[in-house]
Amino acid sequence: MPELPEVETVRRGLAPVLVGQHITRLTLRCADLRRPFPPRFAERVKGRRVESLDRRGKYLVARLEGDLCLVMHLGMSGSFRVTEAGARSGPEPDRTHDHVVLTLQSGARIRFNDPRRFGAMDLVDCDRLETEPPLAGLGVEPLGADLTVAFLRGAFEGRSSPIKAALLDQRIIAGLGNIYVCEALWSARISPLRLTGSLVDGRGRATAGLTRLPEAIREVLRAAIDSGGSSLRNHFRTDGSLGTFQHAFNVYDREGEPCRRATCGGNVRRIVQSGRSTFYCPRCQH
DNA sequence: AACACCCCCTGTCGGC
DNA sequence: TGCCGACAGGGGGTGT
Repeated sequence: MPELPEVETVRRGLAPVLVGQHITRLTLRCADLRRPFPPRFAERVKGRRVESLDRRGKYLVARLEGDLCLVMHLGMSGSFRVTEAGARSGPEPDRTHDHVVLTLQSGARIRFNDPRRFGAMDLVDCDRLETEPPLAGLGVEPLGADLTVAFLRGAFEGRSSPIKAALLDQRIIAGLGNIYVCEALWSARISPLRLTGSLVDGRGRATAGLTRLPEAIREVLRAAIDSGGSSLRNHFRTDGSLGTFQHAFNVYDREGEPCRRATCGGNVRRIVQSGRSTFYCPRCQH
């Protein structure tokens, strides 16, 4: 599910409720998620104040008092639901899949819901955040200053994986997933089958397609964040409402439908690459 | 290095 | 209606 825009939407929803608050209780309602919970998870978190809530790739990082970071991943089906202090209504409780419940000093409650349990929660010393799992080795932030044509040229030159696979590789760029890779490649008019090495010419210069790629990635991510992300099956905003970017897809989940590029006239095709669906327009993506 | 598979787990949807 | 397979936004592991 959640790629960078969805995780960023969640971060923006949680931050006003969470930051500055003391966590008065953490309740676990299942044995584990994708990985076991950290040892003594509840007691290590209890009583600490949340100093900030940041995002790194698809991870949320809550910096807790005492230089302890709570690192969270939504996996495929994870979501957070917030019930404000004293609220009479709010997102419906789900006894089956609300796996972690945080209670704050304000009285607000934050429930982590994850039917498939592909999500994860870890505790890491803040000073080792970038050098220890799960964040160690993550690539550049696509909305930061590091994602440039020169960076991609260096990352791609001499390699020969399809560009689709390279953009999904979190060690190169952190935060892109299946949807936004498809959308960004359409926007940059690059075929997902294109080999990375072929995006750099014989003299080591970026091709026209590669030159378009960083801005294409940024634009699709920014637009998706502005729409509150994409909602395919799951609610993911913290108030239970849906993102709307799925209505703006140009290729994703549009197999057989006309390409949205004016004057193209092609039709969106679905193929499978490394076991996952790729959607693209064979007529205008080269 | 980079494939092609597996797996984790649950829910939903389409076809028969 | 029910059953069954395919598939789903992620990540990690194997073996070739």
